[in-house]
Order: sequence, then structure tokens, then C-alpha cells
Amino acid sequence: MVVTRFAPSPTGFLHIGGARTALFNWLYARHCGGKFLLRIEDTDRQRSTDEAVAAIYAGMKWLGLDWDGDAISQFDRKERHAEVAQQLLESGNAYHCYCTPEELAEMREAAVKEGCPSLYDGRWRERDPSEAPAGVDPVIRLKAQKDGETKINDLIQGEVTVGHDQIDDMVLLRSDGTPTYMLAVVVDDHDMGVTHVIRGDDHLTNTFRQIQIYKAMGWDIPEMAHMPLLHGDDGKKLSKRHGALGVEAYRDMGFLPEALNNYLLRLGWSHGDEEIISREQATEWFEVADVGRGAARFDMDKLTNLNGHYIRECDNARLTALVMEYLRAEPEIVLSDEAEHRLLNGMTELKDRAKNILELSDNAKIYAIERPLSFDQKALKLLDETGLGVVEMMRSRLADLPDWTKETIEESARSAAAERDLGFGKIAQPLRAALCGTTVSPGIFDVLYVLGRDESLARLQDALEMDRGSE
RNA sequence: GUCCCCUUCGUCUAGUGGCCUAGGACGUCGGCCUCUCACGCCGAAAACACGGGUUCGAGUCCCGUAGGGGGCACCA
Repeated sequence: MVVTRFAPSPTGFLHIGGARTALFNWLYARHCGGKFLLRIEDTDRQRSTDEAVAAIYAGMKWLGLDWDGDAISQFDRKERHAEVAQQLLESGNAYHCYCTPEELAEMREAAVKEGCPSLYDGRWRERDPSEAPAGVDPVIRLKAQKDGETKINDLIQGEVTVGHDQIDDMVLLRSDGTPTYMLAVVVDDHDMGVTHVIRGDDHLTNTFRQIQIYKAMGWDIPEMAHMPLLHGDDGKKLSKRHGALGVEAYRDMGFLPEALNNYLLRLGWSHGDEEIISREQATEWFEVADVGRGAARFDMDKLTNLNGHYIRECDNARLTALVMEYLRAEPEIVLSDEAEHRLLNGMTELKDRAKNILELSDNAKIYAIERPLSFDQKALKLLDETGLGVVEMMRSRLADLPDWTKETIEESARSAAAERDLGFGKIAQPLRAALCGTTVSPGIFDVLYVLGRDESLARLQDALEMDRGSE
């Protein structure tokens, strides 16, 4: 059975690049009917916090990436890691090294000067423990293979070969007895039964070091798949100003999780010309081998476009709930049952006009705002003598309407325009200004209908009676 | 410095030797629709990094160059 995993280190939030890695692992596991596991790489105690771990859980949940079983804490497994290091020591595949940090720094400097890769030279590899200096806690290093080379068949990168002269005797266990990342990943992946390691490109060369551990332990090496990293819009490494934010930041910017998922999926993976891909469809189609080899740049415009699509497709009740959540923070908004009702009724027209939930909420304010309205500059301009004349005329016509339906409202406004030989815009714009306080809104019949007779007439009356100040 | 990886429109990509006069999407520009704004629809400009091979034929295979990215920690 296929087993994949996502192994983030909890350093604040679920990074957007990490989210993509998680998504790919999730998709591959689900595609194969296998398992998707979550492991928190919290061995760095300085940087790991409970809040950060909670942020990862929350981010995964928001994206709909559920994992099988309980999340595993790498820190909790430190005894097991030490045990493996001990085994390696006993089998003669590892040894104690008493080098000081200064000594190692010198070594690196000298190597670079000679044009060699800056590797540990293995000076304690064959030395007898009796030569150990007093008072120095040793580290345990792996006795890596010196000759030959290792070739892997990466599911994404293809055949990659690295000579063993590029791999030194890396530290497995620190002098304080804690495991290094290299040891921990290998032990954990093995113990968790991971069959496919799908991770960022930045681990490609590390893989060859890790394979040394697998070999020394006599363990099976999982399939490897190294996906290209995400870059900023300038092609450089993704940084904060490029959008290297936590997924919750995207949620707060008004993105829908399905939009982010779809966008992340198409970044480095494709299925012919398909652009809009549902979770179900993605699960069916996803193959690791189809992931591209080149790094992709993060493009906010495309994400935004996708988000607009998913908003339009989204259920009105769900959108209303999201909008209510944002509107709750607005002081001039009172979220009465009446307002919620209007929001829901107006949502079909509203959602065509928004690319994110923030914008949607802003546009939705016309249905939740309390009378009397305030008018923006352009609206005021429309409500001049002529405009107010139209408002007054329409107010009385609408007041006489026997039924308040979109059809009767439209008929009333259209005939008014025809009778006066006016372009319809001459009627609609002043009405819009009086009803919404702005010059932009959904279709005017929809606004009138959703607002209802009483509220509509009251708002029109407000406009007629408003104090125009110095004007 | 050294090793590894990458390179098709501005961006994400299709493309696995002839179906490519290089396709789609976002963005941009123009138009249509229209009560505003959107949505939708139609159309346009826009790319095989460069140089050598291999082949009847190369975006597709090989080599080199350039550019970009990553690794080389008692970080993960």
C-alpha cells in the first residue's frame, strides 16, 4: 500500500509552499487508495511552539487535507532515534567524533580554499576511542561509503547520480544526545512505513546522504519524488513580500480553500488543458510522474481569477455566512435577521461581482447598512435636481405598485422611461444612488426587490429629504 | 568554491521526432452584451534561452554555453 507523509516544521504557520507539498502528498495517497500521514518535525525546541502546531492543523483542515491516524511528533521519538544511532555504532557503521566546532570551521575553510567541497574529512573515523580528549562530549557520525556513487530514480526528476566523494560522515546524534534531522527523517519514514517521499527540491541532494543511513540499517529505500520549489513573481525565492504567507493569511484575504487548492495544484502539475479541477477530479487524475521539473512562480492574478470562479460557483448560504463573519466587525452594520435575509436573497447577483470575500462583503453592505445612508461623491452628483426629480417620480410610482416583484418593478421603471422618452440609464442611476449611496451595485430591479417595498421607499424618501449642507 | 537540478508567450502550462503555421489558461489590448459595475461572449498581440550536433525531419534526442534554483551545519 502506498503511504505518503507531510512533515512540516512548526515555525509559525502552514507556509503556502508547504501547503502545496501537503496537497500533492494527499492527492497521491488518495489517488492510490493509500495513506497520508502527518509528522510534525519539532526537534528544534527553540522554534517549535504549540501555537505553530495548532496553526498547521488549522491550515490543513481549512484546505481539507485530512491525514490518517494521529499526527506524529518527531520530538517524542528521540529515544528511538538515539537507539538507531546506537545500533549503527554497534554494527560498526558509525563512530564517535570529538572535533570541536572551531576545528570543523577550519576544516571547511581549508577545503573551500583548495576547491574541494566543504566536507568533514573523517579524521575520527578510524581512531581508537582511547585517544578521545577528556571533557569533550562526542557526536556520533555515520561511516558513509567512500567509493562509488549512488543513483536514484526520482519520480519527478528522473535519474540522478551523486558520487560518494560528495557525501561526508554526517552527524547522526549531537553531543547532547539529540538526533539530527538526517537521522530523524530516515528513522521516522521507515518506522511509519512511508513508501513515497514527496517533498521539495531542496532535499534532493540530502536524499543521497539519507540513503547512506538506509543502507547502513539495511532498510528499504522509499520511492523519491522531489518537486520544484515555489518562487516569487520575480523568479527569486519565495519571501514574505511575494506571498510566502501562511494559508490563514489567504483565508483572511478572502480566498476560498477550493480556489487555493486548485491554484496550487496547477502550479507544477497539469492534466492537458484542464484549468478548473475539482478535488474529486484531481484525486482521480493526479500522478506524481506528471509533476513538472521547473520551478513555478506565484501569480496572485491567477489565484484571484480562480477565486472569482469558485465564488460564483459557491452556495449562497455558505457565502452569506462568510460575509456575515466579515460584516460583524463593521461598526455601521447591524446584522439583523432582516439583513441576513436580504444578504441571502441578493447573493446570486452579488457573487458575480466579487473576486474575494472581502470585496463581496463590501458590495453586500448595501443590504445590511442602516438608514439613513451616506452618499459618496459620485452618488451625490447624480442626485441633483434632475436626479431627485426622477427619484420622486419613481418613489410614487413604486409606492402604487400592487405587487412587489422583479417583474412589476421593472415594468414600472421601463414604462416611466418610455413615457418621458428617457434612456433607461437616466432612471436607473439616480435610483441606484438614492438606494445604495453609490453608483455601483447589482441590477437596480434586484436591489429594489431584495430591499423590499418598505425599505426601498424609505431610502428614496431619505434621499429626497436629505440635508445637502452648503449645496 | 564544489556538487546536483532546472530553462516553451509577462505568468502557469500543453507538447514524449513528422498531427506545431507551437495549443489552452491568467494577465494585457480591442469589440459585443448592458441601467452602473461585474459576469458572459468574440477577437488581437505575445514563447520553444543561445550555439553546435544526430536525423530525411527537433520544442521534442545528444553535447556545450549562458541564466536561474538548491545542497554542501552538532538547522529542518
